[in-house]
Formats: sequence, structure tokens, C-alpha cells
Amino acid sequence: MIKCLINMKREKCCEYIEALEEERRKINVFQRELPLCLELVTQAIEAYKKEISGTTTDTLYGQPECSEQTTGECGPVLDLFLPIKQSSTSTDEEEEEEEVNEDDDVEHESHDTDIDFDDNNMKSEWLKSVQLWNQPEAVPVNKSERSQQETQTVAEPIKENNNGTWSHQPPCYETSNEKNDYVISLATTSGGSGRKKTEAERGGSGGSGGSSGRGQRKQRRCWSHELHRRFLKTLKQLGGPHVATPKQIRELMKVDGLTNDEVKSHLQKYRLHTRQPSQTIPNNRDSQTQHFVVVGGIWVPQASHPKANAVASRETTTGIYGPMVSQLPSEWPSHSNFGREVSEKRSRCSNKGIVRCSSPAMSSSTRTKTKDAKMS
DNA sequence: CAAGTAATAT
DNA sequence: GATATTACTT
Repeated sequence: MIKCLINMKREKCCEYIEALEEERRKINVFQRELPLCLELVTQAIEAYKKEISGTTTDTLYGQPECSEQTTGECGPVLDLFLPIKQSSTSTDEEEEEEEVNEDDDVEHESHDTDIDFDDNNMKSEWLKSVQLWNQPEAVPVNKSERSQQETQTVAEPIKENNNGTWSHQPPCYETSNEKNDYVISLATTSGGSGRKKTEAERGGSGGSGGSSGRGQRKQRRCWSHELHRRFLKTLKQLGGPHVATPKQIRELMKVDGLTNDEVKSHLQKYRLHTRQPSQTIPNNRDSQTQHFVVVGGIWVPQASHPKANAVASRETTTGIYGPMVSQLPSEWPSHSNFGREVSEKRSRCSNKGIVRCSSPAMSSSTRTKTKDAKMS
């Protein structure tokens, strides 16, 4: 009898171990973001192994989920880990993956980490910025928003050097983390009134000449992670970066203080990143002639890979948003500086080579401009 | 006025 | 060099 129980238990343990190892493999990809998580799982595995190996002391009860048991085994460990906001980050990422890409994650467990690594870096970059706006003043929150923002008790811990593309430090002053609230400040039903720009104008505009200049440049606005996510979401809703207009985006985002110009600028940048990620794949050398088609707002290389179809179909169901590089789960379609040295110049030409068919709800006029037509 | 794009500032 | 703002064009 007892033996039986023990056997069962061992079996269970084996299952757990396998599951945990599987998990660990997954986490391994994110080891930069979730080092503790990784550690935790590893410890759990070891604990189980130990248990199997002998000393089947107690804990015969096999719990379906390792919840109880884990706490039993590595109680202290968990306790150590819990207070850390890691949870928030993880949820964040999960959300991200769910929203933006669902099928990709299947691939990257056995990846050679190169891309993943980069990507991770990027993510950590994003995670660094917590607040949406860098406005010093406390902004009223509209808590009646959707679930998105309650999760983030995020904070500093990810310091990481910033070599990523999106590491901006300048204007985000006083990140008085801890207390500060990365508030999203949504216009409550956006009653028109709002829209205080909060120019802030570094008051005296002290030092360095300037002064007297009324042409003061606006305070630089950081697009924090959250804000960008919002942006993306909205973009998706509107049907992709190439069909959404700044105004629509701004209105749909409902972020107080966000101006059309800011959105426009961001959109511009985003579009730039979006197009031509051309990973410089060797076989791609005729890329100049490569044709792209717009499928519901997405740029898809006409190459007709099965993948392309998959992407397209997926996007159309979810809402469109398509950087056509399927491997990057990040918010941004690709790392920048890829097609630089070559395509920078060429991009304009190739731009015209691209076949833009069917821009959904768009007046053809918009696209017909091709500034060389103005030579009348 | 709004959208796109280019130039310019940080 | 990347990102944000402003200027200019359509």
C-alpha cells in the first residue's frame, strides 16, 4: 500500500519535473527579464528531484497544481520572490504576446537566442519607462478604464544599460519611482475641455542663451511603454499603421494631453520602422525589385510563403497590424539600423517600386502624390 | 484643418 | 544615432 502511494508520488514528481523543465526552457528565453523566475523553477525542479531520489518523507498528497506543493517545498524561496514586481512584468509580457503575436512564441524556444536576445533587450528597455507622461504634475487618473493599467506596480529594478534603440533618457526627468504613478491620465469621456498642454516650459529657460525666445520648443515627450502600447492597440483597431490617421489615433487613445502632432510624429517614426525591415538576407539580394502588397493594411512581401498567408489571416481576424517580420514579438516591427547603409538611399526609389494596391478606406489621392508628379 | 513628409533640435 | 518637434507641402 505504502509502496503504491510512494510510486504514485514519484510518478507525479516526474510529471512535475518534466513540466517544470519545459517551463524552464521557455523562461530561459527571457532569462534576462525573469532571472528570478528561472531560478525559481530550477530550484523547484531540484527539489522534486531530490524528493524522488530518496527520502520520501512526507507530503504524499499530490496536488494537481504545484501551488501548495511548491510553497511547501520552496516556501522561503517563493516568499523571497513574491514581493518583487516581477509579476507585473511577466503579466505585461504575457499580455503583449497575447495581443500582438500568439503564434510566434511557439517557435522561439529552440531559437539560437540571437534574435530573442535582442528582443529581450528591447523589452527591458521598454519596461524601464514606467510613466506615460513625463509631466511632473500629478495628473488625474481615470480609474474607470479597462484592466490594463492596474497591473503595473512596476518599478525600477531593471536597470540595464541602455544600448537599445529606444533608450531615451533626457526629458523623463524626476523619475521619482517608488511613489510616482505612471498615470495614464485619460480624458474622462474626453469632455472636450481638457487638453491642457502643460507646456511647463522650463520656466526661466535658464542658462544657455535662449531666454526671450518665444519660439520655445515644446518639452520633449517620452513615449513610454504603456503609452506606446496604447498607441499600438489603437493602431490595430484602426486597421494598421498605414490606414490610421493621427487624428483618429489620438481620439481613440483618449490620452489626455496628447496632441495630434505628437501622434503624427510617432506614427511617422513607426511607419519608418515598419517598412523595409529587410533583414539583409543574402538570398534576398534582388530586394530592390521585391514586391509588396497590402493586405488589409499590412505590408506583405509577395513572396507567397505559407507564412505570409498565415500572418495575413491572423491579422485580419484580430485587427490588422503587421510588421511582416513575424519573429519579433516586440512592439516595434524590427530593430532599426538594419537596412541602413544600403537601403537608406534606396528606400525612396524602392518606395516607388512598391505596389500599393488596395488601400482600404483611403482616398486614392492621398497616395497618388508621389512628389515627382508635381512637376507641372 | 488634417495628413505626409522633410528638416531640425535634443 | 535615435527620438521628438517643427516647418513645409498637399
